[in-house]
Amino acid sequence: MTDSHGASTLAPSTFEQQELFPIREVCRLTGINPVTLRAWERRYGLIQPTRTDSGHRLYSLADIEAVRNILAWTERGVAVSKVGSILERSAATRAAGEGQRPAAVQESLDADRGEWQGQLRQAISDFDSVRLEQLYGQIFSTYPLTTVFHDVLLPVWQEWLLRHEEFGRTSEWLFLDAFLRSRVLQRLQLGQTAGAPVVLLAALSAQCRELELLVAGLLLGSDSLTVRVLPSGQPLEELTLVCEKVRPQALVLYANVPPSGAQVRQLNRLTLLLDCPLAVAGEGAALAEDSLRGSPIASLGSGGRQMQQRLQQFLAGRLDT
DNA sequence: ATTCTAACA
DNA sequence: TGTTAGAA
Repeated sequence: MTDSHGASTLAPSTFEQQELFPIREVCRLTGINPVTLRAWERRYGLIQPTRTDSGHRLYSLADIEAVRNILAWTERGVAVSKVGSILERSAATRAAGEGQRPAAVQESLDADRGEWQGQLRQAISDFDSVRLEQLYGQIFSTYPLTTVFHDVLLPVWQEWLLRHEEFGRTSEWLFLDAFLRSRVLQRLQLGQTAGAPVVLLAALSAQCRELELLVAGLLLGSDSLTVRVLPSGQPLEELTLVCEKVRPQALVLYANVPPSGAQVRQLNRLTLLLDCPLAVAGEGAALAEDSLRGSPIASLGSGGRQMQQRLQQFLAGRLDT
């Protein structure tokens, strides 16, 4: 790699900084108790910071990102003891699925997205709905749908979700969440085409935030397909009744987190009662794919493109997983 | 001042 | 499972 000519006077953020932080800094940045952080390391080996000569922990930027990742899962109701294997597998699939892209290209993509995200943060902390609206439109005109949400909008949204407990942040988060929900809902309704086959989408986990479900519905849909999203909180037991009325081509359940064994058994019972095929989608579905193999439940995986593609295969003929 | 272990709730 | 107490 030739060095990108360094006009970097103030922003060395492009290159991986080997900067190391003491535990109190990590805790200040993540809002987690230092003792808890040490407990995670001791009991689950989730992070392994380097030590100084005197034995003090030194955390890298990657370690801090890992902590944020862990928090993202615990926030969704996943037990800390189970996060380790999840992180392992998601890292493995990421490494396998991500064909090597030129580092320079990837870097400039990251920088662009970071720029948009910075402007979004500014608009949010200003409660500037006009600006937010503007940015939303501009982002939509520069990126494809899946990129808009997975790489630009949702990371910012999730970031706020983690800082939810901080003093002034709740109002900001509500502002962003309400804005995005209304916008996605609007787009979802625009995508409803009369006469097109209908797919029902509902949340599998009660912990699932409404926005995630709506976005999944948006990414799942296409011009030849109408996705109807049931409100989060929809009881699984009553889905048979809803399907009898709506008569969808398929029922898709959005799994935010890997389904528990009890949930899988419940889903298997559900397939017997339904008159339409059943599939699961989302990050949790992707992580549980192995355990769903050989069951009547199809996994659509995660990520916009993959989910949409697999759903169409699923509806057309068979999806061998 | 910071870490570790072990007991506690 | 996260927090506290006491020794190093």
